[in-house]
Amino acid sequence: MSVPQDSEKIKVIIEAARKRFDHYGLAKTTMTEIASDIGLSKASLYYYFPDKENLFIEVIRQEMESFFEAMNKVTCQSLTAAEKLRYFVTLRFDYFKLFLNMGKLELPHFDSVKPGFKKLNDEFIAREKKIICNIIQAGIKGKEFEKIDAALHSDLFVSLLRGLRVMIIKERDSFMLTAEDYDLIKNYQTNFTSVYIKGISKTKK
Amino acid sequence: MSVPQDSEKIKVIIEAARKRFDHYGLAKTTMTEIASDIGLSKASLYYYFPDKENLFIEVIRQEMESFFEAMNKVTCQSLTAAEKLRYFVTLRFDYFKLFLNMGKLELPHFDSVKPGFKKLNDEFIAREKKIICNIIQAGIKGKEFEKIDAALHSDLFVSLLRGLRVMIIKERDSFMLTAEDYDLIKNYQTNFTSVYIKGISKTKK
DNA sequence: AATTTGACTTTTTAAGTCGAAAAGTCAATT
DNA sequence: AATTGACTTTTCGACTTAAAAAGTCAAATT
Repeated sequence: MSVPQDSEKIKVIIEAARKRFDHYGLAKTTMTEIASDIGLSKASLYYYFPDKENLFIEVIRQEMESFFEAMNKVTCQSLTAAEKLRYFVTLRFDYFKLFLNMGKLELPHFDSVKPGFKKLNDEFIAREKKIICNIIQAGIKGKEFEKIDAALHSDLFVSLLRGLRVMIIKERDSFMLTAEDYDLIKNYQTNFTSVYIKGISKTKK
Repeated sequence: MSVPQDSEKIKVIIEAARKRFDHYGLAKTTMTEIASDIGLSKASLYYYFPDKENLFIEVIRQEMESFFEAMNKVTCQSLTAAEKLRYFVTLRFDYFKLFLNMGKLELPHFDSVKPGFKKLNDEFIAREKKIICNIIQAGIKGKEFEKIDAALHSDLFVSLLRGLRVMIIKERDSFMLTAEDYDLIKNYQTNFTSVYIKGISKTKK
């Protein structure tokens, strides 16, 4: 039948796929490999997923959901807007380090190949912006930030954050990041966030 | 002889090459076309330039020099550090709009092909950072900015500025920018600069 | 009925070939 | 010194091909 019931098996497949995609990337992972990792035949995979692209998308989507779930918990807490912004950046960094596939979408021209990936990436960006926008709006309301255009600044903030990462990756000619690279990105992102927060904060007195 | 004297002719060649490269790009411009544009044979071009790559590099180098010359004039003027930063961003924007070849280096994976281009781009970035670093240092000395790490913040500022442009270009699927795109980039860059300046400025009282 | 699979077809891609066009060279000429 | 026609070499897109991977499905298994 076209609608499989065994949701437990789906989780197993996604987890196996995630490991392969993490390690070898989309192109260098075959459906046969994923299948045999969990003692299934390739044909069985196609019983649960329409194609390889959708399996990959599902892997990323789960990584995304996991991130936004953690982020939403934070937004509910009673923190200052500045603290929430900082938390967002730190959490985002940690998740990108952990979930490599999610980060791949960010690379230039990766998402332009398949429309499904672009859509997913756009969705991710939109959700990021929404969260940032809410934090900024709360910051304005709470007299913490200046009366700025929250929509514009959330766009700007997210674009800067993403661009910063891309620029640093571009500087390394290799596409694989070392521990030092991660430290550098973290350091830059943290400094950037501090400057940005101060830049939109109300000046005392 | 291996060292041509006619520096006037070299200028003519570079100008002809610049027009072709501006309009058609590196790949779609042939040496024969450049030569015939100025009534020369292709072989003559090779009398003045060792190869196509070096001619292209020379075109960009001239655009670069033109930009840094204009920029240096500004740094000598008696302006606040904040004004100089703003001026830098505006001038940079104008030059990138005018000198398209210079901007091409910035595109991801353009410089990775030929080592000569990467070298040129790295040099450009280094000079940008030097200028920004000097401005920030002056700003600190003049009690205008906080006592921040000038080297770190010049790296950060330039990376953010470059990343922002790349991110906006990435959003458009086409690689050719419209007038609206330019306005958007300008708007974002201006807002970013304002936030950054405020973010590193001394808080009153 | 839900799930699985071997055997199948179709699509993708890497590798190799080929020819035209462009890059690049050089001896002879002005 | 500067220029060029005639030349060789290199590059690159188009095409071919074969292997591998994607994707399908009727039949078998649970």
